[in-house]
Amino acid sequence: MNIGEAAARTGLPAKTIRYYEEIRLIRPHRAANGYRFFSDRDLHKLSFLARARALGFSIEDCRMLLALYEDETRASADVKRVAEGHLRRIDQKIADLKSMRETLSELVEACAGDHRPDCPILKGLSAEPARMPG
Amino acid sequence: MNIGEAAARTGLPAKTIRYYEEIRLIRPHRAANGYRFFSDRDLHKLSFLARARALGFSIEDCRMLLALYEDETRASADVKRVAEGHLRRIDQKIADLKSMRETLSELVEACAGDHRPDCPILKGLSAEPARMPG
DNA sequence: ATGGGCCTTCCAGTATTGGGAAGGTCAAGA
DNA sequence: TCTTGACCTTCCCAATACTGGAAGGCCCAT
Repeated sequence: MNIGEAAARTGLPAKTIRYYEEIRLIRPHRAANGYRFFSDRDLHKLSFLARARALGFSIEDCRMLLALYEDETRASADVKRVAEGHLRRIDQKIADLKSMRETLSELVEACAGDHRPDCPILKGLSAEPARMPG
Repeated sequence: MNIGEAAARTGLPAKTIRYYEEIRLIRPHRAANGYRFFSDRDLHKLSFLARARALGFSIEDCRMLLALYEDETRASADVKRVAEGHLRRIDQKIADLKSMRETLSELVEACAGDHRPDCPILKGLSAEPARMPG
């Protein structure tokens, strides 16, 4: 199939599929007219990539996972290691965002949000960060 | 003070400070030799930027917040609106990450992580996403 | 004069696309 | 057969928010 159909079937934009070829995640064949030709196997790989990306894996993680996926002699431990590393990064990001959220929501709640210029949010951003006593 | 001292005092890399000048977030004066010269006011603005960035505000949000910071006649409602918008984006990101985390941790827990090739993680990435019954 | 540590500008790269221009190909209809 | 429109191609630029490095100027101390 051509790239348009591959895009429709995987949900990936054609642009993204071309990019994945450029960085050698996939290597579709070419028809005589120069059009990319995607086999069912290519389609499976694209779907795999779409799902891995949706779970937030980086392109390089995806490259590793795809290689493991295609290696019948892989050890599941190798896959698990990649996934656990990603899980830790996700947890770190969640923790960072929660910390930001907490600080920011305190400032937002303290702000009257009216016509007056006095604003705890701006005060909080311009002051030294509050430190826990002790 | 020169850029090195401004960097040391704000915790921002000199490169980042130059970038902030390039995109016109700050406009330090220049000494006769061409070196940037940072006033205390510039330093306050840099610290403000550092804190806003640490809370995850985008550069464009920072530009807006800085303008409000410098506008004595601002309405706190305008500041609050920017902050609330950011808070919503943070909540959305947290929700997305939690959703990823949940799916991924299920796969990781199901994976033996040994020398055998059988791997629920790869299966999960290659299969249609599970759908709730109903 | 020399050396080291500042400072300057400019160029290029990161990761992952998205947008769009300029042009080739194909299938269907008049 | 010609045209139209939907595909497809490559190439270049934009975005975010920096980060690295090269080449060279400035300043101070020895």
